[in-house]
Amino acid sequence: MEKIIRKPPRNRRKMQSVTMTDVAELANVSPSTVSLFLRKPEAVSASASQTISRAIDKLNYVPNLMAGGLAAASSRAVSIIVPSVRNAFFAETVSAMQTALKKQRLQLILGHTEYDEHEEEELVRMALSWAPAAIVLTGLSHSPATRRLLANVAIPVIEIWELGGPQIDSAIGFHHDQVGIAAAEHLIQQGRRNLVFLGARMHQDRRAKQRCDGFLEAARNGGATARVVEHPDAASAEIGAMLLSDALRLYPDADGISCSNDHIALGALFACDRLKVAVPERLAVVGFGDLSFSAACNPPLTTIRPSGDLIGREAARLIEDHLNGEKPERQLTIDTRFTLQHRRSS
Amino acid sequence: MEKIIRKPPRNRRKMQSVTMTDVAELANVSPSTVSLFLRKPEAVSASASQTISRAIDKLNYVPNLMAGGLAAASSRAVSIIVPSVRNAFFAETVSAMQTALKKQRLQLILGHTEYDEHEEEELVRMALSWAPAAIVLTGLSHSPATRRLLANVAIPVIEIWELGGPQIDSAIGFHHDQVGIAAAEHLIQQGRRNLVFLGARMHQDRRAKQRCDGFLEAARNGGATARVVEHPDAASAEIGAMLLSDALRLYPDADGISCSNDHIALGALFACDRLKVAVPERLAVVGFGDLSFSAACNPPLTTIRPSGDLIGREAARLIEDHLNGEKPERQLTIDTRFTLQHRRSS
DNA sequence: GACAACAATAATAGCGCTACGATTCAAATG
DNA sequence: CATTTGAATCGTAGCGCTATTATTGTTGTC
Repeated sequence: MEKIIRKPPRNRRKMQSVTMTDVAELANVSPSTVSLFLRKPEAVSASASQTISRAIDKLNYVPNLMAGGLAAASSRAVSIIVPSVRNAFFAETVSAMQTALKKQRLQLILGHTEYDEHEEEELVRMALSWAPAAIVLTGLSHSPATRRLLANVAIPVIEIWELGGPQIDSAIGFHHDQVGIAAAEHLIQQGRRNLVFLGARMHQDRRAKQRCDGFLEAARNGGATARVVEHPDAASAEIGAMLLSDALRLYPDADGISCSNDHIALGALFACDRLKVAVPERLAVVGFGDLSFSAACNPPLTTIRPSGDLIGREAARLIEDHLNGEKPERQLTIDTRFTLQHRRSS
Repeated sequence: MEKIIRKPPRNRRKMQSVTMTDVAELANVSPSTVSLFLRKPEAVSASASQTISRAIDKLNYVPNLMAGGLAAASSRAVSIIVPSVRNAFFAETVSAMQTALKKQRLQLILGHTEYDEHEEEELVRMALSWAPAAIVLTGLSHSPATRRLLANVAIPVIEIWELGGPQIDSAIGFHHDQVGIAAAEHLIQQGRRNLVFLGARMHQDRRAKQRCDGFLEAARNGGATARVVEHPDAASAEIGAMLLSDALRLYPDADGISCSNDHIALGALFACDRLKVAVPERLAVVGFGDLSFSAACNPPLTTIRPSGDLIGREAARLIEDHLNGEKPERQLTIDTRFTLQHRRSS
């Protein structure tokens, strides 16, 4: 009952050597003013601004975003979860988003699922523990637990690179079945009637599957035959070459090939070269992605170009708008479309 | 003076609906125990563990990492700054790091500089404001301000993808000049004497420049002639094709080509195909990177394979060790080496 | 010249969590 | 049986910042 004896203060590890208080002292203002200056410079008088600014420079002050985020109940982080950054498509989107978000002083927290829904769920949980300003997921397919986690968050949830299914909140992307349809229609228009789709990892890559399905249906609707040759591993030129050989062996009358992406298409072109199959005379080849090499191939590859960077920019814009309080309707859907690049391979 | 009238409490926006205290209440323990359970489960009794675990599940509790980080004076974030994630090399490292760090429940905060030192400086500043557990930079070349920012931080600073210069703290990578040397020696060994290096963006990409310089020196030391043909833009197959045509026009006697990376080499191979230049008979081609298509080319590309994923894994291991208190000597240097993949293009 | 209106600044009370020391309680020891 | 030990748990005091209200000073108005 008489523990009035003040124990010596514990020594807690300090995180920072120089805090906002230090800046305030040097600038002869209150910490509040420094905080205000940092958040809304226009609300602070010119003279105060100058002294504070000088003090910050002199002390080399770096604000602690965790303290700030904790106090403000939201952070300057945006979480983005993609299947893999090794994939050029997602790398492009991540890169574009990063560039756009940089202007808002928002940081990207990256996670990759490797096409595993359970992994995604864990990543979403980790992401939420940062109280991010927004969370970006790839695709519309998520585990029930993931949906539950995201059902009632107050921040924008943006699903990218896929449209055409039930969305959690906003979605930015395009319809992959339409990509398949566009490829099929193009080949038919080029006079091809025996079409084959070369696919990789379609049991995991839902979007590749959608492109394939759209292709098959459109081909058949257009009066062409349509077959699929696939491989369980991830897309690569090597697998593309294998698939093309298989396709020509199984369907010697094939005259039009659509590939689940440009890596496959590149391998197919190499295989055609080796097998002395004339492209496009004997076989037309269409890819997807318009990757860096696609225009430089022999022959240059006809391909469908998605707008990976536009997806990233639009996502960033949505987040920015939300941050500025312009709360747009939820369940927003933005179709970024795609374009067919007609080159010599078809 | 008589402001003893307590004003009604302000209503601050709460960040979370369910906090650690809620979990503690439901589990009938103190918040401290919940915290302990989350950080060191083995220090909590089995029965308590179970009730807490159940309460967490029931409430769908997500810890607030910002509060945790603030209190613990360090966060579960690792900041990685690369020139670009669009670049397959860095994407590979980022991906490998992410996979390794995931096991430690560490999150990657990504930044890209687009080869701009000033941008890097800003990114480092932003990174530091997250009080990350470690910070990873690309290369050894940084602005003085960046060095100053990082000079006295208590966390590991890891520079990746380059060795051979003054390092801030630890460095993981390889010597790019040795890559150039290996390419030159290989071509000479194959009987080539008139060598050309095809380079892109070498005014910005220091490491490409180092490879080029190593190549030139080794070639000349080996009694070969060595020339450079370069382009200011970023590497791509298209530019590779242009550079090859230029090289053959300028140096018709060239019999060995080394490319600053496999994109360039791919374009070079395409150009050779179009120009009916026999590879390797008339012209040997060596790349750098061993990208996904390199083994599938016509002919398969001889290339030097850096270990991008090993760099990422080693960086993660360093960070992990530091987190576990095993403070290794600073200024650690890890040479991850590279390997020459001899294929048919040389 | 009294008062309102406004701009600029300051004081205060947390945000949710962790580190640290303190406390409790059971088992082990002399 | 008093004491020691150790494991398990708890209480407290911030971490560095922001949102909100409160306070000050400075104009403008009738």
